[in-house]
Amino acid sequence: MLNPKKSGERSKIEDVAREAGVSIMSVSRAMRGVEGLSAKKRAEILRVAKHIGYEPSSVAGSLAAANSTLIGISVPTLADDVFGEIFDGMRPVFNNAGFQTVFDTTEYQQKREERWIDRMISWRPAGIVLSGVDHSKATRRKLINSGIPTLEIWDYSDDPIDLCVGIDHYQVGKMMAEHLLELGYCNPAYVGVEYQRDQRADKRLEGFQDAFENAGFSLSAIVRLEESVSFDAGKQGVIEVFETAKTSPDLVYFLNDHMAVGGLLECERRGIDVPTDMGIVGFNGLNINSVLAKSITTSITPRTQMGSKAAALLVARILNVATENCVSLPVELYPGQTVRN
Amino acid sequence: MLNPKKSGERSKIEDVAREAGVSIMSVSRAMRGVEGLSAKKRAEILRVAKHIGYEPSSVAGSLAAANSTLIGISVPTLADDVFGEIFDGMRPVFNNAGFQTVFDTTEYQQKREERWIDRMISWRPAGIVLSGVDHSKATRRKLINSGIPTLEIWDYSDDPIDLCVGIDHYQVGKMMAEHLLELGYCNPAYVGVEYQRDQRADKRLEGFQDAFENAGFSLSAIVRLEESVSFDAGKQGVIEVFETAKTSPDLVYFLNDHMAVGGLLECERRGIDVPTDMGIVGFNGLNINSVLAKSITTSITPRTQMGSKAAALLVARILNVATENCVSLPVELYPGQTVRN
DNA sequence: AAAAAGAACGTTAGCGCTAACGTAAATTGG
DNA sequence: CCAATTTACGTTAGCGCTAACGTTCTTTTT
Repeated sequence: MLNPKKSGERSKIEDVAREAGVSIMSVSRAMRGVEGLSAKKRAEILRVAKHIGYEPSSVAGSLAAANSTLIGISVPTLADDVFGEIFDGMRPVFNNAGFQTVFDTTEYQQKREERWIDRMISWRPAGIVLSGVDHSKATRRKLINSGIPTLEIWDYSDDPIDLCVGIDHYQVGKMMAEHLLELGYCNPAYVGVEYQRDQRADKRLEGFQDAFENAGFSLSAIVRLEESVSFDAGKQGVIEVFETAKTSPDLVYFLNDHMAVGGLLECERRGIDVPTDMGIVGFNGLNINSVLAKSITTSITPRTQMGSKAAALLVARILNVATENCVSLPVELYPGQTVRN
Repeated sequence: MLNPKKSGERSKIEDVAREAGVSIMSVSRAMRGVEGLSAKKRAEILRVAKHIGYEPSSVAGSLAAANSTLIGISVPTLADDVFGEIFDGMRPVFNNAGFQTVFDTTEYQQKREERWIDRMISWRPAGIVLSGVDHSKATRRKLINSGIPTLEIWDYSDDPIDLCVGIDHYQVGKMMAEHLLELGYCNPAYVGVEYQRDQRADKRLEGFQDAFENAGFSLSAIVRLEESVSFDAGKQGVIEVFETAKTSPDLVYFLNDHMAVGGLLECERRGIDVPTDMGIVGFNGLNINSVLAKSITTSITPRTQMGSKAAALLVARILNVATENCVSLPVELYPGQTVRN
């Protein structure tokens, strides 16, 4: 490629205009593909632009046009498959609409999320995606004030900041509990993480607990682990359940499938028969279920679908197309083979 | 919060200056925390800025200062844990240095990566992170020409675009093969994905194959699946191995641990004893190994460490601190329990 | 054929900020 | 105590682009 500028200097719209013998406005129109230009001139300009290696500056463009193609996305973690799959659902929708994604993880820390939102707002993005619906008053106000379309995902609320696509975690926990009650379980334990670390998990536990209490039962143990939410945490959870449970539980409800798999394998290692001696229940409906000797009883969350639905809603909102504000997606109860029936 | 502007209008530096009775330059200095301002005035300006809800525009700032705090990151997928963990390693380093990450997945498609790079360059980011070291001539030239510090990660090359932190996948495959040869294996099969879809996997297979061929053996089957790289793909792979292998293999080398787990469980389901009748070998050293009854024989990749090391290198490069250009990280061979010994 | 309408361009004035260079006030030193 | 610095600001001129409005030239209408 011919590099007409000294190395380091990037060519700009003016260089293309001079080279092509047109005004910079014509180059601008050609590069953006907007109307007001003859096909012949447009082709010639694009040829020249390519020839001298011109790439328009999105920074200057955004400033001048007071818009941007950035979408900010904040998720707690990429350590489980959940947000990766939601992202996979969103990506093609945003891409086809010409948006780019600015991304960060908050590690379940509200302070981090708030700092991220401040920095994000300073880029005047076209939209913002947050995980969960539990945000501080200050955060809500800041986002509403900014005028930036905002989408809350994964959890569900009737009163979102702006848009919301998610599932009702309380109901998920409650439905699972009711299913288990019908099967005759009456002494469940729970294994999760610290309170308020994963607020969706807290809501599932709440629904789960309410259903059992309505039936006159209470949890024999609630184990809250400190760090991980992965396979070995499930193993650790089972160990702690046996140490702390007041009475021997007939079932363990895990925060997610990863932990449930760890718990299941630990039970088997200990010679505890699942589901005869102990039921195992997870959450998410991960891919691993299709290869396990005994598939985990779980709630299958529509992660990819949630991502694409959510992205479509946000894009519509950005383009000022009227849509619904809140979408609660159905969750499928998967009976599995780790509870008796 | 008092909103002095009509809703929708965002306050700007000028508003703060007027309100605080100072020049816009003083506000600029106060907001950025640079020198040339008395402590008293600085505090007063920040108070006023907060009071009227002013947030500086990064877009305008970037344009004026000809710099940016964006780091573009491109990964093939978030569907396995690998890139999530690498990202977890990079995040705190970039964050502490004041950078934000613009993120996208390429789904292993070069076209997508090239389009992403074009769009990314138009934001004049402070740095760019790519996965793998196999990029087209045009891409390399474009990035070199842009002058943007570029980091290639996960794979290793002596001749990177700019910086490179990764592992030598050919050596990983070769070392594993040599380990297995020592243990007496002589008729391995391989299960992976289509050629050139995952170029790192191709290199591992190449090293693996070379080692076995050097010892006078050849692979009894190479199964290339079409889509997934997850648990059920491993199961599917084992099924195809038994259908297509010329001679019954004594071992299956999988593209990664996910597939190896799927393969292991499928073997057990079929009553094939691992490792007596069949060896199972994976790649990555995932968390699941700590809960499996038989831990998978694998190569443990330093994913988090790779992320932090890589990010540190890129930040140093952006700040014009001299560093090494290429880092090849060691990979630990994990003996596991799914090969005989 | 003249007037009206439209298409194809060009010109002007910023978008909201910061680098660079001013100028005035405060500090220093001999 | 006054010149020589240093510190604390303010002023000016853009960064690279686009919205909005001109101007010219072509097409359509009556």
